[in-house]
Amino acid sequence: MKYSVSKENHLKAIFHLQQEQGLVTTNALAAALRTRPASVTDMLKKLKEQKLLIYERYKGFKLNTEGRKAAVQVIRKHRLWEYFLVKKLQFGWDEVHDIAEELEHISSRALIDRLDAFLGHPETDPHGDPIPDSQGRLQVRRQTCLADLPLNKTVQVSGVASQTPEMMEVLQHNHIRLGTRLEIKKKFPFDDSLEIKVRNRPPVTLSARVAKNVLVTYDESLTERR
Amino acid sequence: MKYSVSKENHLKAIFHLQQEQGLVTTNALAAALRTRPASVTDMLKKLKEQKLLIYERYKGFKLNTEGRKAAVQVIRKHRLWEYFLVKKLQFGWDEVHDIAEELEHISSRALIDRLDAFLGHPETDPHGDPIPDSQGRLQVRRQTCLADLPLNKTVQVSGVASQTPEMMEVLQHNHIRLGTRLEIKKKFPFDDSLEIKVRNRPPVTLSARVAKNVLVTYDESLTERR
DNA sequence: CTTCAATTTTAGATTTGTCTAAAATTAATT
DNA sequence: AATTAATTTTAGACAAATCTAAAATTGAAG
Repeated sequence: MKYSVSKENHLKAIFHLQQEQGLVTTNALAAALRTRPASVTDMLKKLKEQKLLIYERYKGFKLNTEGRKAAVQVIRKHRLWEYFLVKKLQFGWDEVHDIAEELEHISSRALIDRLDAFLGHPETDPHGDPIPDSQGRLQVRRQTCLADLPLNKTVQVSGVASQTPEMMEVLQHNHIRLGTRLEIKKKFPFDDSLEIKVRNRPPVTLSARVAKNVLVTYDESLTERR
Repeated sequence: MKYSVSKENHLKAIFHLQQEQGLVTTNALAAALRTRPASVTDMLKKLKEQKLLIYERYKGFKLNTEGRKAAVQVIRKHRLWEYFLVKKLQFGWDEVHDIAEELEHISSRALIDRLDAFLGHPETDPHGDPIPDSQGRLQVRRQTCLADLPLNKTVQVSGVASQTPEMMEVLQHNHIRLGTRLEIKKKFPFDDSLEIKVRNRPPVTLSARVAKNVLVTYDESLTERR
């Protein structure tokens, strides 16, 4: 099944929103897509017609199985293209989002499967977000922000929530990149800042603001792999 | 300047048509784009408004400098993507057109320049058509069809005009591929068929129909390069 | 349990790209 | 040169995706 660019964007945004909240609201989706609530309502009607979501007037909405499948395919494409842009075309971590936003709507299934193979079936995109496999299975990983973590637990940086250039600057400066392993050595309740330790580096302090935006994974594979 | 997908398709098609004929006609463009003459007229008005072509009612039209620039950029993208698909993703020569047709509308300039570098600044696409450089310069090559060639002139296969699967089958079978060097050994006026010779192979006969569709280059670089 | 504010939906308009059917223009033929 | 045929353009309609402004619904607070 092929959907318009706008529909794919709606599906993707709904998918992301319903990860956090269960039901998604019209206003929230309008904000995420930088469009108007009225436009969202229009689109919801069409998506409901096409049986891609569960929606009751005034109540909120969420994707059904079909809609989730479609959304995950778009996300798969987005993340594979991001990986390609960074690993093959040498783009910076922070430059690729807008381009991938366009590439994710290229429809060919054969293209994306071959791209996946060409890239060596990567598991996560350059921001550390998991890439759904060709069956649409999306790996679930225990992901929290650095701020919510106990002391002395080794974790791996897997993403950055709000990627402003200013934010990226801080991370760059402290040698924190995707995949960096680190642990929290001390918490300062005064301002909720943290002292963290990266292997082979002196400890550094991060503000609560920064810690909230750094996402980390701490699943078992960490002790196993690499 | 950024143009809609439909506008880019019109510009590209006009460019190709005006290579052959000087002025392009409404019907010809409608046929090339598989749309209706009335729709073409509508679009021509918009493209004229935007100062991309020279157009007088009922008379015909062609691109001006600005329009040509825009068209060449689309062609550059199309051919670079085709090269990528064949050389990196292992697609067949004949499978890539439709996918490139979508990819050519991705807008990022940085993307296409990096892709070009990643591919090693290729000079021709997998069909043998020259790829415009980043300045939009399009290499002019003396290209004719096999049918119009004198005897005993060594030429290089550079493209296929009408790429039907049936046509490709004939070429495959006779070991004629892009870059293949060959010469005409004999012409049969009875049916305009040709006997040709590829190095290290027995001579084969091609019908006039096939010969008309095989494009070859015969510039000096042939004796020089490789 | 009303009333008011926020949210959501409807109604109606706009833009872009397309279409069909009819009219205008050009070209071709007798 | 006049009539017919082909080409091209206009006129008017439609679908998709958006918007604004107004109406409907919900839910929160007195």
